Amino acid sequence: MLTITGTITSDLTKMNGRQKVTIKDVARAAGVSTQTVSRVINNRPDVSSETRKHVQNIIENLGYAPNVIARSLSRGRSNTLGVVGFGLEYFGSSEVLTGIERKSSELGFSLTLSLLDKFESSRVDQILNGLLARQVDGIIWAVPGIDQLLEWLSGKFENVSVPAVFMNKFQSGSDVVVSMDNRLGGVLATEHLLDQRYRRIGIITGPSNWWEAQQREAGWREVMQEAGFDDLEDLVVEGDWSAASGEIGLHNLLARSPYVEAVFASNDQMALGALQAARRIGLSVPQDLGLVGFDDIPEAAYFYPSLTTVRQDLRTLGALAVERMCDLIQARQQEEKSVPGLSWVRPRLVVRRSSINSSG
Amino acid sequence: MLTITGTITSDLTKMNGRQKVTIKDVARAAGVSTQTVSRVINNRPDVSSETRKHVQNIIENLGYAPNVIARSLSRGRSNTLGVVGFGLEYFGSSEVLTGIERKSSELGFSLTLSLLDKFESSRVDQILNGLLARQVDGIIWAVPGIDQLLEWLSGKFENVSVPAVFMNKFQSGSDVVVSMDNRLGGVLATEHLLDQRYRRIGIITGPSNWWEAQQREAGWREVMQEAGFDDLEDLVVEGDWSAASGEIGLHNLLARSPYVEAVFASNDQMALGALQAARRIGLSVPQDLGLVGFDDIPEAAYFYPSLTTVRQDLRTLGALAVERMCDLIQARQQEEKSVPGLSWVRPRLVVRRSSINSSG
DNA sequence: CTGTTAGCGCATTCAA
DNA sequence: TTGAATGCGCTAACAG
Repeated sequence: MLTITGTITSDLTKMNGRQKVTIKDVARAAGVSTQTVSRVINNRPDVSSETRKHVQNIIENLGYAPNVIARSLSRGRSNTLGVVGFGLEYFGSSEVLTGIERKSSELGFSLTLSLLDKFESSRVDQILNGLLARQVDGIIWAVPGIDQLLEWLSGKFENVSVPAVFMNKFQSGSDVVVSMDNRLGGVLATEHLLDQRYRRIGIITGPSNWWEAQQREAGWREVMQEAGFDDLEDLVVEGDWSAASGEIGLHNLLARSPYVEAVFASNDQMALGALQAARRIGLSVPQDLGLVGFDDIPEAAYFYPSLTTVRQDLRTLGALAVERMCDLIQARQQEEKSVPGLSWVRPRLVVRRSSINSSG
Repeated sequence: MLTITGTITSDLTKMNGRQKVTIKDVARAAGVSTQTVSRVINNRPDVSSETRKHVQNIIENLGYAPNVIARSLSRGRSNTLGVVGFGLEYFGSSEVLTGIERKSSELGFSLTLSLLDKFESSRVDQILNGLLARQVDGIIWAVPGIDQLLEWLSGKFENVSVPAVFMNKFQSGSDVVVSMDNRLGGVLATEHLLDQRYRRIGIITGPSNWWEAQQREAGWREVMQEAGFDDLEDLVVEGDWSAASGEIGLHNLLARSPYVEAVFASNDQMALGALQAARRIGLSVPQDLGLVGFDDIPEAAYFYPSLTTVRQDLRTLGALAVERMCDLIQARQQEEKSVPGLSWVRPRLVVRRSSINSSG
């Protein structure tokens, strides 16, 4: 063993620190073929345990690590997932990405991250082509479902030769989609407000071209109609997810429907803006106005009053996307295994003070 | 040309949709050597414009795209940067990552993202080895400067054969570090409060083992000492960045120093918690208590009252890290070009209502 | 200007 | 159980 160590040291010295140790170096040092080394690093059974141990020692001493690039080339599989994200400044996007990374790492996949900053068709092409050129094994589309984008989207993926998992959009064709059940969230929020004996419940929606906003609004509509409210149009105002728009939103809502008793804001930032507006006007929450948000950002519990909101477990959603992706990749290898087209994750209501109607 | 199109179609048909078009296919279809194709796709000058156009046509028609994996292998350069991130749920981390992605994409680098979820030495090894195995051209360490981590860190990077850029830690040895000037931020916040004629200014710091927290506190100390405050210890409480800890923090601070006139909270969430606590106690901000935060999260302008805070342009910081990385990579190729060891980005104060002392 | 030869580091045939 | 030959897709170095 000591002689081997000697050999190693000199080998290392030759490396000059620049070149990396390759399978050949290991083979030479171990006095076996590269093939045998390959078998050892891939944990193949057909190596004598003696040889295996010997090679493993050499590997350790030389500090050898397989070159994943080379392996990818010869195996035709990169073990890398492409992730297209958007707007990490939104709490939700970050959470999804965190969930994706955790699960990928757990499953042995690397992540190549691209961020879509503007909704330009050419930028989408650029990103997709870049990912494909890098031979990713699959693409997770973790971008909000914006109408404008969705129009092109199926077309964009027609030429994509690897499996794709989409997040948060309606499912069409043979798409594999993983979504938070935003509609259910809207239902939960609205039912809760009704339970609290708020009657005329308005909504500050997100941008109307966002699928997420549409779904949350749909949930609200469903419950309101069931509760016997016919003309809902004066109860709807549109925001842009920002606190500023929530502030304006509440003003507009009150201007149109002075007797609004509660508001479902489609995200927590808009709820915050609405809170601000209510305070300025002299309406106190929850006494004069009930308020429910969506997302449960960390600050929500510290708004004044603390905000009742719909919590989405976006990390789980991200993890689920990776799992579906694995299913797809395996399905493509073996010709079996069918993958569900649509998977939902259910949000849940977190009740705090902003919606507690003590007169109820 | 029509005949060529014919050839192409049949070629495509043979592909069965699974196999990708390679440089060989293009060469064959164009009737040239693979080398010539290689020259065209790499925009080398030594190709006749006639041949070039012809080949480009074939490429377009076949829908050929170079295999980046193969290119990386033969070039010995992957054009990929490894990014180690942490806690994307923090607004700051997401911003940094966004900045890194934008600049990388602009400069033609791909990003391989790894998230450090727990401070385990073995996990760091795992991430670093994974990145190296994938032949990244450099590693950007975008993890907060936590004492516990920093102890190992230099050791971890000893065996890393590619350049590294660190973010937000003190610089040591030959490290290349890119940092937000957190100390300056602390100075700006504290000076502003003094300007507003608040005297006894307390601080709710972040966790004491975070470099960022230490620096912000150092800035505060510096200004306070200059202003003639000697015994500062009763003016310091430690939080954990959460709003909850800010709430507790203010209580503790007031218990120890009842005459505190203003508070510098080391981030906006803790400022929010402090705001909440003040309200509960019956202290109104800014009349009874001045308050300044740090970060300028989007919600800060919508706190009640709106929050004066120190804005960090973290996207610029991320972009700067990528630029330094490029410098390093180039410096390694050509033996010239020295890279600055330490680059600072300066934060700036955003004045809102929480710190306006009308009695001042 | 263009083609030939060789090799990047590894894994998948096959033989032995 | 092990090794030799071959190829993954591309590029570098040379030759013509």
